[in-house]
Amino acid sequence: MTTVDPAPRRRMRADARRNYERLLAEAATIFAEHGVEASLEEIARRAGVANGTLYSHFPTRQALLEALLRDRMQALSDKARDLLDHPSADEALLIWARAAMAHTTVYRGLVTSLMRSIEDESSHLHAACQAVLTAGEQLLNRAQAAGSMRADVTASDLYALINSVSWVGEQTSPAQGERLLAFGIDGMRSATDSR
Amino acid sequence: MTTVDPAPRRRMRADARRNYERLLAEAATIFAEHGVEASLEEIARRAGVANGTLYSHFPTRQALLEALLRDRMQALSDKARDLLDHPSADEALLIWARAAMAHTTVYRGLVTSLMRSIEDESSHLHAACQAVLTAGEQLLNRAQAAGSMRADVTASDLYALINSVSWVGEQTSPAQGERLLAFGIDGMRSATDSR
DNA sequence: TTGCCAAGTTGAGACTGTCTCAATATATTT
DNA sequence: AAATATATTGAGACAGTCTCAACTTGGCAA
Repeated sequence: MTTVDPAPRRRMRADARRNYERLLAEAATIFAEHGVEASLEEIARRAGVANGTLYSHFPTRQALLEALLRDRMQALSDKARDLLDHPSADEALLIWARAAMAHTTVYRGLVTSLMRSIEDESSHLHAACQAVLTAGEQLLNRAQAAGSMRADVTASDLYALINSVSWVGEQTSPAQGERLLAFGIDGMRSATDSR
Repeated sequence: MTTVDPAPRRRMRADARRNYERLLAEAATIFAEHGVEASLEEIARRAGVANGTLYSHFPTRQALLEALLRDRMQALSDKARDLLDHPSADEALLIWARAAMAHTTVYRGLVTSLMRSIEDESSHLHAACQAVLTAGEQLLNRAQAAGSMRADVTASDLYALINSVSWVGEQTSPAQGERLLAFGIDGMRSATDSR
C-alpha cells in the first residue's frame, strides 16, 4: 500500500495556512454550485489570491478534490466498518451502498473523477478510492458468507455499480439512480434469495 | 413528435456539400481518436476549412454528432424492430442491449451526450435518442408479456441501464461494463425466472 | 530588535479552445 | 457576363489552464 501524506509534511507558514483554508472553503462553495469542472481561476479569485497560489497548494484539480473530500471519504470507510456489526449483512450492504451513492453525488461531475481514480494509480484520489472499495469489500464478503449475495460478485463490481448508478442519478434524476441501484443489487443476489 | 430535417432542406452548393462531407469524415476520425470532446478547431483544420465554416454547417457539437450518428442510430432502431421476430423475447432483448452498448461506446464520451440528450428536448440528438428508447421499449414489452421481465421495469430504466453500463465500460474496461449489464438485466428479470 | 532567507505569493504571458460576424469570395442563375 | 444568393474566411473577443521569474513576507537566530 502506498502511503499518502494526510497532512502537510511540516507546519505551514501562517499566511500559507490561511490561503489554503480559504481556497478549500471557496472550492467547496463553487464546486457545489457549478460542479467539479468549475473554473479554478474563479476559485482563486473568490478566495482573494492569485491563481499561482492555488496551483502551488494544489498542483491539480484532483489534489484539490482530494483535500476537500478527505474527511468525507474516511467517514465512508468508517461507516462500512461500523456496519459490519449490523444484524443483517444484506441490509448493511444496502445501507452502505446508498450512503456511498450520496457521497458520490455531492458535486456534479465528481463520480467521473472517482471512477477514473480507481483505475489511475497516479491520481491524487486513488488511495482514498481504494480505501472505499476495500471497505465495501468487507460488507460484500459478509453478505456473501451469509449467502445473500452471489459468490462471483467482486468488490470492483460493487464499486462500479455504485458509481454507475450515481452517474445516472446525476444525468437524469436521483430517483432513476435509486431504481437502477435496486435492480443492480437484486441482480447480484443469490438465486435462492427471496425478492 | 417534433420533426427534424433528416437531410438539408434544399440542395447545397457544390463547395458547401464538399466541405460538409470532409468535415464529417474528419470528425469521425478525430472523435474516434480523442473522444467527442475533441477540438472542433482541429477538425476544421484537418478538413482544410476555416472554423467558421464548421460552425456554419454544425452550430453545435451535438449537431455534428447527430449528423455523424444518424445512420447508426437508425440502424439500431431497425435492429430492435427485426428482433421482435426472434423466437426468444428474452434473448432478443439481451442481444439488442449488447448492440446498443456497442453503439454507445463508439466514441469516448459519447454515452454522456446520449444520456443528456434524452433529457434535453432542445438537443440535436434528442429525437434520435427518443427513437432508440422507443425501439427498446418494444422489445422490453414483449419480454414482459412473455413473463421473463418484471412488469415494473420501464423503457427509461432500460435506457438508463444500457447507458450506465456503457459508461462503466468506457471508464474501466468493456468487460466490466458487460458484467454490470448482466447483473442489471438479471435484476430486472421476473422472480420466477431461472438464472 | 534587527536582519536574513526560506517559504510563499504574484500576475503577466504562452497556450488552447469556443464562438461570432463583417468582409470577401464563389457557384449558380438569368 | 452580370447579378445574386450562398458560402467561406479569419481576425477578434472571450475564457480557461498552467508556469515561472520577480517580488514579498513570516518567523527565527543572533
